[in-house]
Parts: sequence; C-alpha cells; structure tokens
Amino acid sequence: METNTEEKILIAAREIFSQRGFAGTRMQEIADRAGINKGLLHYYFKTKETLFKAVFKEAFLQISRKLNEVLSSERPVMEKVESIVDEYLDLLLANPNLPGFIVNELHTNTEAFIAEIMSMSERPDPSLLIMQLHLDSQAGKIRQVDPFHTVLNILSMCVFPFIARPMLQSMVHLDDATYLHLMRQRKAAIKDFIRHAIQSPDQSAMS
Amino acid sequence: METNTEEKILIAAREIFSQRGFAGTRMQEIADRAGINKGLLHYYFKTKETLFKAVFKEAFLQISRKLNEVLSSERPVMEKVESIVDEYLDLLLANPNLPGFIVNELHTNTEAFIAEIMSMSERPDPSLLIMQLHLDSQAGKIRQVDPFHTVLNILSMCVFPFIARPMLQSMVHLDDATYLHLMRQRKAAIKDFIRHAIQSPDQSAMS
DNA sequence: GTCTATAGGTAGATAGAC
DNA sequence: GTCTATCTACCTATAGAC
Repeated sequence: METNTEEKILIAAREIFSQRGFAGTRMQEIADRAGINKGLLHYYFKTKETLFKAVFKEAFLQISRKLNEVLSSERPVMEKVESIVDEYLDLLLANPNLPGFIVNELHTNTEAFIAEIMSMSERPDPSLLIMQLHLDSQAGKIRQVDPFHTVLNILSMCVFPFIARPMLQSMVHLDDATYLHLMRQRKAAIKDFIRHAIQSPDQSAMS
Repeated sequence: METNTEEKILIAAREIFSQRGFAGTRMQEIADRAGINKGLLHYYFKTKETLFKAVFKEAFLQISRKLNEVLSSERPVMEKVESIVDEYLDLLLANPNLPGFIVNELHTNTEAFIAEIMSMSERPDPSLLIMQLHLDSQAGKIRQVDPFHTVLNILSMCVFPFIARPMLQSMVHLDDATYLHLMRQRKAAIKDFIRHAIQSPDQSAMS
C-alpha cells in the first residue's frame, strides 16, 4: 500500500499516455490522476518528453522481452509457436492497450524520435523462428510454407484484436466483458488455426 | 491539373491527419502543405474538428464500404474469403496508412467522439460471413472451426502488417521497397494459409 | 518534497484589408 | 477568396514560498 510519489506519477502516466498518446496527453491530467500538482510532475521528470520516454521504454521492453524470450528458445517449431501464442496472449490480456499504444506512437512520431526509442532496447528478432520454419518445411516435417509470412500471420492473429478493439467492438456490438471473454478463447482458436494451416499433408490426413 | 482550394486543403489534411493523428496535427502544417495560410483554412472549414471529421469520415467510409461490399456478397464461403483477401489488400496497398489512422483515432479519442463518428457511416457487418462459416462447418464442407475467430483471423492477417509497419520494419530491417514487395506477396500467402486452416480433412488428404 | 503563482510560448480562431 | 495581423486560451515549464 506504500506507494511513493514517483511511482504514483508513473502509474498515472502509463494510463494517460497509453490511452491518449503523447500529443493528446495533458500534464494536468496526469497530475490529477496521480493526485498531485503539475509542479511536482516537473520536479520528478523534468519535461513531458522525459516522462513519456520512461513510460514508453518500459512498455516497449515488456513487449520485446517477452517476444524475444519465446522467439529465441530452442524448442521444436510447433511447440515454440504454441508457446508464443500462449505467453504472448497472456501478456496482452494483462495489458490490453499496450500494443495499441506502441504502434500508435511509432506511427505518429518522427523517425528521429522512433530511432532514439528503438536504440534504447533490444528489438524482437524473429529470424531464428523463420529459419526453423524454413528447415522443417524443407524436411517435410511441416507443410511447404513461406516462413516470413507464417510468422507474420501468427503475430497478426495474436495482436490485431487488441489494437483494433474499439473498431471490432462497434462492428459486432460487444460489451467489454464479452470481448474479454472472446480474447481468452483466442489462444485455443489461434493454435488450432495455425496447426491446420502448417501441418504436413500426411499428418492432416491422420487427424 | 485544376485543383480548387477546398480540394487542396483536403489533400493536405488527409496526409497530415493520417500521419500525426488529430492531437498531433497543427493547422499551420496543413496550411503549409496546401500552400495557403491558416486564415483560409478556417474560411473553408470553420474549426480543426470540422476538417478532421471530413477527413476521417471519408477514410472510414473507404474501409467500411469495401468491407461490406465483400462481406455481404452471396458467394460460396471460400470464394468469398478469397475475394475479401484480394480486394481488401488492394485497398490497403493503395492506402497503406488508412487502417493505422482509423484504429489510432478510435483508440485515442473519447467514446462520445467515436460514437458520433460511427453514426455517420454504416458499420461493416461480418454476421453473414460468420453464419456461412457456421453452416458450412456444420455441413462438413469445411473443417469444424469457430466462425467468429476465423473471421477475426482473416482480418488480422490482412490488416495488421499495415498497422504495425514501423515496428515490423525495424524488427527485420526492411527498406520501404522490400516491405511493399512483401505486402504484395501477402495475398497469396494469406489465402494459402486460410485454405489449409479451414479445409475439411477429406479435401486436405487429397491435396 | 510539495505547493501556488506565473512566465513564456504556441495553437486555434477571428477581424478586417484587399 | 485570400491575405496579414491579432486575440484568446491553453499548455509546458519555472520561480519561489512553505
């Protein structure tokens, strides 16, 4: 229950920045949410940009660390793919507007700003998984697929529903509870979809 | 070659708003891009919000019209799915940052604002396709799949790569030309992926 | 460390000449 | 219709009291 001021500011800043974006955020709103005044904000974080970078870096690291963790593990390809879906969806369910925040800021801001942010943290690297898919594909262990597009398909199915949530919810008129319920079903749905999409013909005949 | 002032403004506004978002856009920047001054902007569009709504409505209509057009056609399910991928990707390739713009604004702005925008234009309605998938699934014409998640998977694979472009390009270090080249390959890659993911076991044994 | 008050700059919008 | 000049409001950041 002991939350110091700096932590209170960061908590508030995470919420506001991730919801409104950098340009749409007012320092006043962060101060209000944190239960302090504007002056104190600048005492802890000299500028709006400083505070934003702290929040964004943290968010980006959360995503990229998790992604790298699963992408670089040495397991067999289908196991690995399934663990990507499982673990990545866990992260997204716990932080539903993380990907929207990141993608939005990378899209809105200048390239210099992006480059600076990117240099702060290791980028996710899918090349090992792509290589694995390529080899297994050659060896006939999975169906002949384009490895790059396959990885992209997997990421798409996991992340997109969270980014496009407002759009999707208005399309099908789902309340928040129902939407989250569907997201929790997605792990199974995505893994099933992928399995059938990439399994070799012999195996699919057996199923 | 005859472009009147209103059209020049709209062209400039499309570019700036879709790149920087509503909050990040300066009227001055739009005026500069259009080659006119701020005063004239307000002569044609009373407020920044008026101008934004004109631009956003147009963008949203472009997406939803195309989507509805394919979603509501009366063709057999696999044909329909393939035409969604084909036609939707054509639209996205012609307007690469359309989805990022829309998703970003729906995410950043208040619910009241979103509701107002949504009421302006018919929403895309996937229920017919969901129903078709359900029936074909029951009838054994395709594999037993969850129709909702299947539709979501299809949309995800089409749209996500465009929304997450800056993120993806930095992950794999692709220049713009290479990235666009990969996007043009996606039609085939996605259709292949879907086909194998939802085809019934009998058919897959034959392939 | 925390507050109030305010400086300094910028952005949206208007007024008025041409 | 198009321009320049300006008003007004707001927002980041700082100064200074406690």
